[in-house]
This record gives sequence, C-alpha cells and structure tokens, in this order.
Amino acid sequence: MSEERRRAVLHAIVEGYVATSEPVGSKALAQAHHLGVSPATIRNDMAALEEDGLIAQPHTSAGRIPTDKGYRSFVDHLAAQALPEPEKRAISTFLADAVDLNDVVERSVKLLSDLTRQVAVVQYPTVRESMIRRVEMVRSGPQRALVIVVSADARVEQATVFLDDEPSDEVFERAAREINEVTHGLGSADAARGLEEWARRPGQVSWAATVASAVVEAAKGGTVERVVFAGTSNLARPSTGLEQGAIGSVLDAIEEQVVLLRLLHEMTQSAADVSVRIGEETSYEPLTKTAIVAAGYGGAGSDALLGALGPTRMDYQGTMAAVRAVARYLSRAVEK
Amino acid sequence: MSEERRRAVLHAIVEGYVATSEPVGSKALAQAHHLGVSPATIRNDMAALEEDGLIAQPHTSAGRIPTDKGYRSFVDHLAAQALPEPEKRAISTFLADAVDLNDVVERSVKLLSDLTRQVAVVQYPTVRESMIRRVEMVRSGPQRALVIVVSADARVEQATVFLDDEPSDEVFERAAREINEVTHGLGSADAARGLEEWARRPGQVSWAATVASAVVEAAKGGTVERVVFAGTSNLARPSTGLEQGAIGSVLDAIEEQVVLLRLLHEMTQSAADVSVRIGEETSYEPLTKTAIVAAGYGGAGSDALLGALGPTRMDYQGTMAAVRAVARYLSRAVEK
DNA sequence: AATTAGCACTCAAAGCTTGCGAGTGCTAGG
DNA sequence: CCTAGCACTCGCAAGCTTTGAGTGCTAATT
Repeated sequence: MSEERRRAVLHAIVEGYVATSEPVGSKALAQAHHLGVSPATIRNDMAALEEDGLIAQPHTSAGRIPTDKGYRSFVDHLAAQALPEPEKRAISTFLADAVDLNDVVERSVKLLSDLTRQVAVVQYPTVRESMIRRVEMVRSGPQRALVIVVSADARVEQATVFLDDEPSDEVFERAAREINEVTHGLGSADAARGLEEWARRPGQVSWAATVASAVVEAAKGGTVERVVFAGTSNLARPSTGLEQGAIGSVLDAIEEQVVLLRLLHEMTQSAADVSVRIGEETSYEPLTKTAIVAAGYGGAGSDALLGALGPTRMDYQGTMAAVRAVARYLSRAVEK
Repeated sequence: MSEERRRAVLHAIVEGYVATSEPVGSKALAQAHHLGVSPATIRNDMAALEEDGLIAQPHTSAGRIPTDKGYRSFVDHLAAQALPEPEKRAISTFLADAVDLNDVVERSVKLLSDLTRQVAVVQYPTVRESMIRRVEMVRSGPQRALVIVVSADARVEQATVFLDDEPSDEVFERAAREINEVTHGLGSADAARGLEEWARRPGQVSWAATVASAVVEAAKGGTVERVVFAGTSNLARPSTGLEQGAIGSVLDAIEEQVVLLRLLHEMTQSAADVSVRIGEETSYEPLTKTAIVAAGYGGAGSDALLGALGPTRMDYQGTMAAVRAVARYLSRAVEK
C-alpha cells in the first residue's frame, strides 16, 4: 500500500468532509476523486489511517471524518497556495483608501472575516522603540493627573496617575516642563535613565517617581495590546457544525482576549509563515472545537499579528491563503 | 371579570414563561400564584388576553406565551424596583478602583453584562465643549501628518491628514507652532475662527485649510461614537431560546454598530428613565427576537448611553434595575 | 353576572417498530 | 498488492401509537 496514496486518501477525506460536513465513505471517494483504485483498496488505506489516529468513525456504519491529528497531517502537507486574483484585487483596493492606522486595522479585520468566512482578529501593531516627542500632563482631579506621551512615530499613549499630595498648579506645571526637558528626543530606555535622575533631584516632589514610571511605561507602549474582531456571526452559521455551547465558549474566549493573545503569540513566534493550531492543540479548553490560523505582520521588528478562527472543519487551504495575503498587504500598509 | 385580575394573570404568565421558558397553562398558574381562583376562571381571562393580542399559543394543546405586545404591557405596568443591596455594593466597589475613563467604561460593560446576564453595551461619553490644551503635529510620511489634539479635560483625539505638497521640516514645524499659538486655551468654536484667519494669512501653505479643519474636527471630538460590548456569549446560552440563525443576526447587528446606536439614541431621547424596546418595536429585522433595555447617563449635557440586549424572554424587572443602577453609578464616575 | 366543575376534544412530543441502505471488515481469488 | 464479493452492523427516517397537558364549551353553582 503506497504511502503516497494513503496521503491522497486522507487529503480526499478532509476535502470531502469540509465540503459536505458529512462523513465520507470509501465508495464516494473512489468515484469522486479519480484515485484509480477500487473502494476496497481505499478501505484498507482507511483502516491504516484509522490505526494511526488520523481519521475516525462517528459510528459503525458511517464514513470517516478527520481527527485533529488528521487535519494536522493534512495541513502539514499542504503546498502554499496563492489567493485567487479577484480576492487579491479586492484586498488592495479595499486597503488602498484607508485613511489612518485605525482605519487600516478595521478594514483589515472586516476584510479577513469576509474572505475566510470565519472570525477574524487583528492586533494593533505594537510599536517599536521610538523617540519621545512630547509629554503632556493634565490635571484630572486634585490628586489625579493624566500623563500623555506622544512619540515620534505618531503614537499616543496615556495613563492616569495618583499623586500622593495636592501640588499647586505651579509645582505641577514645573514638573511637566522638566519632564519634557529631560525626555525630549530620547528612547524609552534613555528616558528612563533621565527621569530616574530627575526624580532624585534634591527637593523633588514626592510623586516624581510615580509619574516617571508612568511616563516610561507609556513610552514603551504600555502593556495594552489592543485587538479587534470581526465576523463573530460566522460562528453561528449552521454550516460550522458548532453547537450553541461551543459557540458560547468561543465567544467568551474572544472577549477574554488575554488567553487568545498569548496563544497567537506562541503561534507566530514559532513559524515564519502562517501557522495553524487545530482543536486540542490550542491547549485551551473552550477552543477545542476550533482551529486558528495566524500570522505575524509588520516586518521583522514588530510582533503584531492577525488570524482567523473557526471550526476545525474549515477550509484550511483557503483560510491560510487569505491570512497570508492580508498579512502581507497589511505589512505593506503599516510600513508606510 | 375584573380588569385587575386580568393584569395579574398576564403578569403571572410573563413571569412563569421567563422562569421556565415553557408555555404556561391555566392549572399551573392557579396553583403557583395563589390568585385564589380556579383554572377555569383563569382560562376565561386568558381567552380575553389572547383576544387582545397579549398572549398566544404556540399550538393548540399548549399553554400560553406572551407576545411582544404582552411583554410591552407587562413592562409598562412595572413599578421601578431597586437593585438588591449586594448588587449595589458590587457596583460601587467594582467601579471604585477604576483608574481612567477607559477603565471605567470597560468595567461598566463587564459589570452590566454580569448583572443582567445579557449582552451589555456602553457608549463612550461624548465630550462636551472643552478647551484645546495643545495641538501636536507629527510627520508620518512625506505628504502625511498626524494631528493630535489634547484638550483640557484630558481627552486625546487624533486624525491623519494628507498634505498636497511636501513641506520642509522648518515649514512644517512653524505651522505646528502657529497652530498652537492660535488655538491654545480656546473652545472648538473659537479655535475654528482663529484657524480660519490663520489659514488665510498671506503666503500661507496650501494645506493650511485641510489641517485646520482636522484640528477643529478633532477638538469637537470627531464623529466617533465608540461603543464597547461584553457578554456576547450570553446570547449562546441555551436558556435564551434563540436559535443559531437568530444569534448570528444579532451578532451581526452588534458588529454593525451604526444601526444599533441609532436605535439606542432614539430610545434614550424619548424617556428620562430607562426605556425598553421589545421585539418588533426595534423595527430592525435582525433584532425582532430580542429586547433592548437602555438608559442615558452622564447628566443633562451628554448623551452617552448604555444598555442591555437579550431575548424578548428576559427578566425585564431585573435588567431594568441593573441598567438604571449602572447608569447612575456611571454618571457619578464620569462627572468626577 | 361571575365563577366553577366536568368533560370531550386536540395535538405536540415522546416512544416504539420497522425497513433501508450506507458503510464496513473479511476472505478468497486475480 | 489489489479487487470482487459477501455477510454484517447500526444509525436514520418514516410511520405508528400512546400519553398527557391544555383547551373550550356547557351546565351547575354562588
């Protein structure tokens, strides 16, 4: 029994099951996929595949469906495929008239969810090290201030700090001015050093250290990793084969964000191209019925990422192509 | 047949149906709700209620369920009810340690969705007129610039503008400096006047008007009406009685935002207190199976709003109490 | 005039039986 | 190593029956 053909059989089973969402049997396979062998032969191959845990039978007299492991094998032996021309054109025109970063990101999720018919997620590009351009401090209460850091690459971060006394306006303004003098034009590391020195100046206000660390945090981009989603309604399409319980837990996972983000990070770190996690591989209980296709974007430095999330029974080829393509266009857009 | 009792019967039907999600019959009612009359009497009342279109039978040999109109009547005759103490305490402690506006809003949605077990939505408070504190302009490309406006109430808005030539850095910086001089400390209306004059100065750069209007837009808070959601997974709880199709269209409606926002605006404009739209009343097809409970917050000036969205078969009393309470606390938090 | 008891009637839902047929594994022969 | 043939399994759909909750009506009761 040729190794070759066994793979072809698995391939065919996956495609058949994805297309029809019905278990596929040996006869149907023999006919449809011109493998040039009889059903009986295919049955033998299927027995072997089942032995290896790549496919399974829902019940005795049914066809086979791929297991997570089966999908995995399928995906691993998939040749990267280009996205069809019309889609490509759609992407470039769609992203072309975006006006700012927000717009680019929002269009991208929408686009990705439309292309894949899955839930799409795009993380805002996390910024690379960049110079502090200006620090703005605004009083937002007697003992409260808002720190706004504008960096040279046009990023704006803000943070609220609590002051442990009630400085007069002059004191407050002076601190703000000094902070600007100390940090202007510096990267976050240098700024941190400068601010540390500033906070230690004799007679310095008591909340100097607090403010300083807030500025540094903000300059580093804070810990905020904003993500946007689109296409959640795709989960509820009947063809996904997910039932309500599963949908609910996936929605929860999405709102949770933290776990999902960590997962995406793991994924995009390991592989250069688009990478895939299937079912159990997500090692996150609510997502055991789903698969994730993810890719990084924005070039070497940045670790921003995007992905599509859907039932394990998804069109991996198409989804991967779409994710890859959008990541590429998005990289270009972000790099300016 | 007393008018009084008929209302009591409707009331009981709604409560029964909400509790069990099964149609309720005359016998069950007579027993459970100590109305002091026999099933037969109740049947007579039910016949009348059905005549009026307030209740309906799913099929001949089943109990009754409320129609949209029935829920409406129920809600209209509902006395405002305070939220139980423990919940109240939960709200205030939960909102107490919020650090900034973002945090307040995010905690609020989360809270509201937990309290109501529905999808919660909170719109960011739209800002009132406030002084421009500083305008920051950052070059983000040869013909592109980012305009950042920081206002005295610690708000930050940004916008990208396209320049129709490629100014030298000196020219660019000078424009930025002048804009700050012209606008500092002014409200958006005054700033608009000042900038208009500035843009008309002889020898002014060609893109002055573009930038000026961007600044004014940003100062006004732009047209962005940001909303945040939480608890979408509540839609997928089996007890909602929504099936997948319905869930999908609701998720779509939520992502769409625009229609939903318009609807919420309509609602909160008409009523001072919390207001309710039930099923068809939303006059938006994807939401015909759902009800919305909404309220404004943030005091007289602002028209920010929040709400809860769930199946028509929801606990109106509890949801309304929760929405009312969160709106109140949130108002307090926002007003500082 | 309103309430109640009694009763015949309806009909969805749940259970049961049955036949069908897709799909299998195995064996023997090419 | 492949294939034809065949007996076997078992979920599913269709048809049937039973059950019982719930109704509407009528006649008696207060």
